[in-house]
Amino acid sequence: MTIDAATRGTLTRDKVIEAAVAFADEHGIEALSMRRLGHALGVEAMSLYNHVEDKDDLLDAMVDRVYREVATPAPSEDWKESVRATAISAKAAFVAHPWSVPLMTSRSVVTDSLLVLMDSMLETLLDAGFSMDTTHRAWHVISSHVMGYVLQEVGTVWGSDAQHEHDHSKLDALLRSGADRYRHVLTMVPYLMECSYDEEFEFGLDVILDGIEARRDG
Amino acid sequence: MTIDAATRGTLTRDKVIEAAVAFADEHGIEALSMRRLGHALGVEAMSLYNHVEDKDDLLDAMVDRVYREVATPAPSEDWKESVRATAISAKAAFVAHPWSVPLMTSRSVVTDSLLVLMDSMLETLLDAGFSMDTTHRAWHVISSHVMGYVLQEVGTVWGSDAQHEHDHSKLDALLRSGADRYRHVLTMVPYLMECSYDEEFEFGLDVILDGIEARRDG
DNA sequence: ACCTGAACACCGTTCAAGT
DNA sequence: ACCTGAACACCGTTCAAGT
Repeated sequence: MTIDAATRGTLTRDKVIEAAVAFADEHGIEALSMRRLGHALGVEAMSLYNHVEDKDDLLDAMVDRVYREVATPAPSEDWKESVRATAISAKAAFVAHPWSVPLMTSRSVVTDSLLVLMDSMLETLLDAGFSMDTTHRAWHVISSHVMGYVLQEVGTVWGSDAQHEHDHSKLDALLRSGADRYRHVLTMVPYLMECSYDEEFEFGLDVILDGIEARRDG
Repeated sequence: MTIDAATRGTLTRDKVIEAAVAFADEHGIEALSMRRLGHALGVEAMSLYNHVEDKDDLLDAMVDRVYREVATPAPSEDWKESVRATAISAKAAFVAHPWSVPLMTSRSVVTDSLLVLMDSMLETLLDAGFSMDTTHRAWHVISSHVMGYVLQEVGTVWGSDAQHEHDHSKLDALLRSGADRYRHVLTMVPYLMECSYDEEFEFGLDVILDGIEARRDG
């Protein structure tokens, strides 16, 4: 413990947030308590309050950290390629921290790094000559697509995560019990199980981007 | 208390779930504890365990209740109209219970009424002659759109909910503090604030449905 | 300035006891 | 069969006390 304290040096806000992200990645967000995070840092829970206001503040900072992982593209002639790359990068960041989207959705936080990200995409669209109205629509429909897809990838039994062993067998039982009412779901199960989320995500993204382009108005 | 007990009659699973949904609608999901729900029902918290397995079971049942509010359309010639109506009905149900989507997303539950809903949409698409592959893609892209839009409508500061008073002022301060970095967000604020989510939702939905139709393959 | 220990008001849940 | 009260192992957070 004292050894930890020696090697760890002084605690900082950044170290606390970094440790919280790592902890949630490893043990899941529901396991993250102030006491356990303190323990992981070799410190009493109450020390954390010197660096974060409260748990909400910590969670907000974690979300901010994830948004910051999204790569914003260098200025480019090709708006579609820029937006596409940003969306793909965002999906990757969110999937890498599966707790992030549920966290973003259960608390309406607008953080610095979200605004930076937003600003970049809005700039791309406005510079491409889209009206403010269309730019606004595009922002909503694209972020919906990203969030929605991440949720399906990380938050459903079909999602490839092997950790859903238990839910899987419950689903199997349910499917068999009501076989007739779920006839079409049953025939689709193979497709649902071996879904390539990246591929399907990009399919939908292209549909949306093409649709926006086609509706490019004044 | 005894009067309550008299008028209430015997507790049932349905009554517990119904009360939990009402409680979450009124006080928010984070306020819902077994003790408080018991109190609302005029009963000790421990009595609830006679009707639900544990809190997870209760939450799953609440999600199931929300899915059941989604209207599945009567069989129709027009697949696009059917899917469109289902998506719009789903969004309405989820927005009516703003806690539902965060709940769906933080726990990978497949319940009876989700399967019924899924089955209806898959049937519509398959009957319209879409391949299983396209049907599968369509399911994912449409459910993403619904979930993602609900999240933006109920879970962001821009969302019209007046309850975000405090977050609003925090956002204002943030926006002003970094004015130059968020230049494009700032110019778009009027659009973000007076967003008609229903309208925009249907815009995106139509883009997606048209895109699926255009990619109708074998 | 940072960390701690004890304390407070909460949780979900178990279990033996009541009717 | 259903409900209860006391108890257990947890929470987030406050506050006075230490260095």
